[in-house]
Amino acid sequence: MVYGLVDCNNFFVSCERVFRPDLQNRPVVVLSNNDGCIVSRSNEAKAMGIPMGMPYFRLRELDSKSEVVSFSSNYVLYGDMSHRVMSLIAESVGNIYPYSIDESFFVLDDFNQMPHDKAAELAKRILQYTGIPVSIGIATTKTLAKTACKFAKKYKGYQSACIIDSEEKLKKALSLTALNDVWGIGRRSLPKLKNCGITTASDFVQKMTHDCVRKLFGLGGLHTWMELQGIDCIASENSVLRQSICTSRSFANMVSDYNQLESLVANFAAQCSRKLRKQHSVAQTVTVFIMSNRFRDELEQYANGMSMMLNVPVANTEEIVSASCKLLKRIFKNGILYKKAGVVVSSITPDSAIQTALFDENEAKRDRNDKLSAIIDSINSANGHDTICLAIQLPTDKDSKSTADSHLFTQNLRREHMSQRYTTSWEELLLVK
DNA sequence: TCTGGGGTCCTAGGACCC
DNA sequence: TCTGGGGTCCTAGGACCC
Repeated sequence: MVYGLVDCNNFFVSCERVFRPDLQNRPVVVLSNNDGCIVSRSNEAKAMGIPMGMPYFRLRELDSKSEVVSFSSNYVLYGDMSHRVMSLIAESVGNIYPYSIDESFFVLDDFNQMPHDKAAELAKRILQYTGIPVSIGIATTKTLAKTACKFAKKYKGYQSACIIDSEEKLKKALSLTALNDVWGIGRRSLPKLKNCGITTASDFVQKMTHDCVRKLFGLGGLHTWMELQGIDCIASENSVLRQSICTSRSFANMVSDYNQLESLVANFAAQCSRKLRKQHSVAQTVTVFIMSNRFRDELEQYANGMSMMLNVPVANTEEIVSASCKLLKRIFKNGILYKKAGVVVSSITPDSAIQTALFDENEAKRDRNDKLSAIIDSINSANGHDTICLAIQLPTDKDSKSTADSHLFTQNLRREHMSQRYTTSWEELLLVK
């Protein structure tokens, strides 16, 4: 068995550039929610020394002449572009395992199934059809496919595809790979390895023993160590069911009012229940967490979260919102300026196999709630997000001018550099003169 | 002034059981 | 006074990923 990986280059930035060809060869960055941090950078921005995760205000200090073009994150656009790329990969190789919004593994029987010219051709086709540049790596394990992919990205000569298919190539690749470029070795492990005099993937494999790796880095570290030697041990999970679903946001403006926080939490809960229904599953545990602004030392700090086990696993909006509000009531503390809140649903199972409780007094009510959520979903999918929602989700602030169309979920969010939703909204299509 | 959001898996330790 | 041994399950926190 052989693994391949298709990884989109600087994905969010590349999505923006498809519709703004004038931004080729210029430093471009895409920001996280709230225009908080930099989460995607063009090569030109990387070359300027702008690090991943840098707060946006630092960039503005550094780049006073605004040489860098910034975008707020446009997830609707990125999601649609991702779908296009994934479809093209699926067309040319059968078994694909999407790993994240911008990368997908695929499985081959052997190296002959996709020699270098064929892989390079796939990368070229994806670029031609979608405008997104990608890199492809192929090797005997997923970790090595990742490594190969880095080489494909780094060196033009590879024509966007690198294959590690021999002992010599493997040896060379490992000795040229720095530890921080190894998939599975993170920031915390680097100092420990450095102390042992280990700086490359090759050192890691050769100088450390099985037991030593197991002891220092646990099972995860051991898997990485083995995969680097060509021993396949990371499973190809294609489980569509998420094991936990989280909806959380930081607020552009801090919130202290209970009712305002309650409607925000209700919106996060409603979003979680929507995601649950979308993947046809139900959850039995609901968690709510709230926190103050950890970067503001002069303010009183408070962070708390609490979980609740429901009698029966559910996916309807009413029950998940109501549980979330109860939890919020228990952890809410007066006089705190809250910066972030969120709802997590977990203990997830498919909705086809609901274990009903022996003494479920609310069965009839639950049935009604399930039907109501289904109807709300169908109305909203035909008429737009949040045409109908629970009253508690609406802002309580009397001065607020917001309508159902722009309520609190997106209201307390900063998005000053948003591009158009070119591919999914008739009103925002690209205009060509 | 301004510091993201959404996941997974593993591990250690506590509670509890016989 | 002396206070076993073996197991499971749950949870919080850590580390990692994109």
